[in-house]
This record gives sequence, structure tokens and C-alpha cells, in this order.
Amino acid sequence: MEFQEAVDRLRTAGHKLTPQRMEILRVLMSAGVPISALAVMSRVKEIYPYVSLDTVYRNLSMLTTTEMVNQINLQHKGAALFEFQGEAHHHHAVCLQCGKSFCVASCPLPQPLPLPASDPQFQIVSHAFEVYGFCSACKSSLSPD
Amino acid sequence: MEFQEAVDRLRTAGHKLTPQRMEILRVLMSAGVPISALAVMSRVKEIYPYVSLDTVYRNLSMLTTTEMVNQINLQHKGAALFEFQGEAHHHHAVCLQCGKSFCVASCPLPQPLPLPASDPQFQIVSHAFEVYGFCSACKSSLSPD
DNA sequence: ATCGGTGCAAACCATTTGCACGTTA
DNA sequence: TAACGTGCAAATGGTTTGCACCGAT
Repeated sequence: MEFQEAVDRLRTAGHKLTPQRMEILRVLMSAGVPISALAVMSRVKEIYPYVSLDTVYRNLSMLTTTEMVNQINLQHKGAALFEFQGEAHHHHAVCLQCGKSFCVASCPLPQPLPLPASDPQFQIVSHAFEVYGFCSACKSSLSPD
Repeated sequence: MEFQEAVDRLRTAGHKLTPQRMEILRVLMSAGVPISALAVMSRVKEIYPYVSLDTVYRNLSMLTTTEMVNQINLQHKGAALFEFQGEAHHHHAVCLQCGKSFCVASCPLPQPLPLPASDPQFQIVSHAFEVYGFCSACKSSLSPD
């Protein structure tokens, strides 16, 4: 998605286009990997030294609701990570050592998703899937047990 | 798993068998549904009025490491939920309205799990999967939109 | 001019930790 | 009696909120 398209979507949804918000969006779009709210803030601060962390959180939350951003790192030890929702629905592998996350191409889950046996009328809205382990960099630096 | 078997496993692993710990285990085994640390505490308090929440947390964490207990509710809004790891590996559906969770029989994920494209050497240790939506009870009480 | 957005500081809240004492093995 | 476990209280740390001001529309 182009930056302009993202901005239009925000405008259409009735959100104001403040400098901080634009920069937060730009940071997320160019990050490439999921980053924490703190990381977003420090990058935005390069341009707007006075952004506050709460503004970042408010925007991340708004962008997540608008489905322009994904929040990941579910098993959260530490902070949540956020990434711009590029194109396709996908999931992540999170390194238990360094905390970095890696995209897992496509969604491996069967469609339709399985329903709970005790409540077959359960109405599924969304799902979460994450893989945990050690990335190749951390694997080689860990003592071979 | 029988209570006695669980106790033996703890003993074998070198953990002491304190009254609080035994009661926490019993509460988890008889809960039937995943419950929060706070809920565990209040049930244990019926027997040992002086248990502290931190003891509950310490034990839950130990039991989770020992793989006798599962921690769920990943997308945590609110507290994590814990359940005794009965028999098979399985996942949960969590109601976005009332917070209750329902077992999803068996694991729908393909084996082997997909590896991240950007790090094919990633060593998978575990995975998390959860379904979110509305349970039948909450569905019927929500205004039809 | 209006109402949403922002910054600041303080609140929140689940969870964790330091410490001294108690208890299991 | 030597660890380990517990209770208490305080700290932690990510996230949220109240409030007054500011700025986009």
C-alpha cells in the first residue's frame, strides 16, 4: 500500500492528519520488521522531538482498529510489536532470545477454522497464531546443550 | 491425569509439596475451565485464607514451566488464564465479550509448522494459536447489527 | 469555531522481586 | 539444617487516562 493511499483511508475514516500521526505512519511503513511502541517513538522523535509515548500508543491503537496495523508478540514478555499491514494476512515467528520477529508466509490454518466442541455456535471473528523459537543468529550464539 | 500422579511428578522434579502448592494444583485440576491467577487465589483462600497472590503466580509459573499447566489468553486484555494440562495438546477460543474460553479439540496446525521465509534455520520451540469471537450466549445478548 | 489530537503527569494493573521468616525434606 | 517456599510490601513496566491546551478542518 502506498503512503498516499493510507493517508486517504485515514481521512475518509474521519481522522485528522497531524504531523505526528503522519510520521508514525511513515515509520511503520518503512520499518520492514515489527517494532515496539518505544521504537516507533524514538524514530518519530528524530523528526518531532516532542512526541510523547502516549500519542504513539493512541495512534497505534487507532491504526490497529482501522486494520492498517497488526499488533503482534502475543505471548508478551516485554512490549507488543506493531507492523504496517502490508498486503496479505500472515503470521510471525518470534525469537525467544532476541525478541525479533519473522514473517511466516501465508496463513497455515485450515479454513474454516475449527469451532469449540462445547459451543458449536461460537462466532469466530479473528484468530492469532505465532511460532516461538530461536532465530539462526541466536541459535549459534547459545551454548550447545 | 490423577492428582497423585501430578504430585509424584512434582516430587520427582525436586519440588517441595507445600499445602498451598497442593491446593493450587487441586484447584486447577478441578476448575474445568481456564481461570485467572486471581480466581485461583480466591479459591485457594477458602482453604488457606493467607495465601498470597505472588505465591499463586510463582506456582503457576513453575507449573507452566513443568508443562503441567497451560497459560492462555494471549491477546491479553486483562489477566492471563491458566488451565491444568489434561491430556492432549489443544487450543482455545476466547469470547471477546465475556472472556470465557472454550477448548478447540486438537491442534489444527499442519506438521511441520511453516518456517519464516527470511530465516529458514529458525528453530521452532513452540507455537500459540487462539480463536477470538463471540460465544453463543454473548452472541444472543448482543444487539443484532 | 469545533472537536479531535497532543503532551504531561499520574494512574493502572497484572505480574515480579527483595527480604526476612517459616517449613519441607 | 539447608534449601526451597511463603507472605508482605514495594517495585516494575507496558499501557491507559484525566486534563488543559493546541491545531487541523
